[in-house]
Amino acid sequence: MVREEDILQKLESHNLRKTSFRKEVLELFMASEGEALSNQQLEAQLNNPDRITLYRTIKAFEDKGLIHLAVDSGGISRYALCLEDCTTRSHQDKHAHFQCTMCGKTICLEGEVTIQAKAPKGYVVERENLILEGHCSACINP
Amino acid sequence: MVREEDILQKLESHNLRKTSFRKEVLELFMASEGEALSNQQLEAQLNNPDRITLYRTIKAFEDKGLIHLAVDSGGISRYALCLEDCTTRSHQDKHAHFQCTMCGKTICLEGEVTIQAKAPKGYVVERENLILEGHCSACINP
DNA sequence: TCTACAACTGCAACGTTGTTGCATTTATTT
DNA sequence: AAATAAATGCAACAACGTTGCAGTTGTAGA
Repeated sequence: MVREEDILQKLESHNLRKTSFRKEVLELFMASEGEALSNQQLEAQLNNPDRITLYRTIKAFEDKGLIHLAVDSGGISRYALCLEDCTTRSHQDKHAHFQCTMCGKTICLEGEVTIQAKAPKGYVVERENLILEGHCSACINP
Repeated sequence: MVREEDILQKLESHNLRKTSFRKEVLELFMASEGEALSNQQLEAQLNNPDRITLYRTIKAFEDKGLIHLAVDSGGISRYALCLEDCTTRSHQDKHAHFQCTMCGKTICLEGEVTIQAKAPKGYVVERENLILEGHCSACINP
C-alpha cells in the first residue's frame, strides 16, 4: 500500500502539481515495485483515463526526473520510477533492465552491471542502454 | 559499389526470390556498411516504394536470417545485415549496437562486448541487448 | 480568504507506423 | 511454355502518439 502522504511529497519535491490524475498515476508507479509500465498497462489500471492527458502526464513526470523511459526490445515504451539519486541530468545514464519474454514484465536492475564494449575509432560513447531478456521467476514457477 | 552477382547470390542462398524490389532493398543493406536502417531510411532511398511491400520484404529478410532487428533507445526499429555466422537460430543473441545521438546513425558492433549483470533471484537471462549511445566520428569531426 | 495567473485537463482533429485481406503479377519448377 | 507457388500493390483498418484550443483546477500573492 502506498501512503497518500508519500505521493504528495514526491509530487511536490519534483515541482509537479498535486492533481487527482497525477496522484493516481504516481500511485501506480509507486505500487509497481520497480516494474516498468507501458501506457497500455497504466490505462488499464486507471478508471477511464484520457489517453492524451496520460501521455502528457508521463512526459511531465519524465521531464521532472520522476520516471525514466525504458524501450524494450520489441519497441514498446515503458516507464519506471527513478531512484533517489536519479536527477534530471543523470537519470538516463546506465540504464539496465530485464524483460520477461513470456509475460512482458520489465523491471529495473540497479547497480549490478558492468559493460566492456568498444566502439569504432573516432566514436565517443556517452551512454549505455542494456536490456536483458529471459524469464521472470513467476513464469518459471507458476 | 555492390555487385549484382553478390546480391543475387545472397538472395538465393537464403531461399528468397530474386524480384526487382528485393534486389533494390538488399542492395541498400549491402551498401550501408554495417549501418542499421529504419523503414523510413529505406523508403527514402527507394524509388516510390509500396510501404506495405517494404514491411513484408523486411519481415521476409528477417525470417530468413538475412537481417536482424535493432530497436534503438528511442523506440525506432532498424535493421542490419547479419554476418556470415548469423543463422536463423542465433542471429538475435548478443546484440550490440552503437547509435549516434546527433545524426541517428546506428551501426552494429561485433565481437567486442562483455557484459556482467545480475538479474534477481529466480530469474533466468537468455539474451542481452546492448545499445551504446554517443557521437559518431562524422558528427565529431564535421 | 479571495483573486489572478499559470498549469493541467479533456476533447477534436490529425499524423505516423504497422497489419490484414484480396486480386493481380511475377518467379520458379517441370 | 504451362502450372503453381510466392510476391506485389491497393484498400481498409488499427494502434500509437502529437498538436491546438477551450474550459477547469491548483497555487502563489495580496
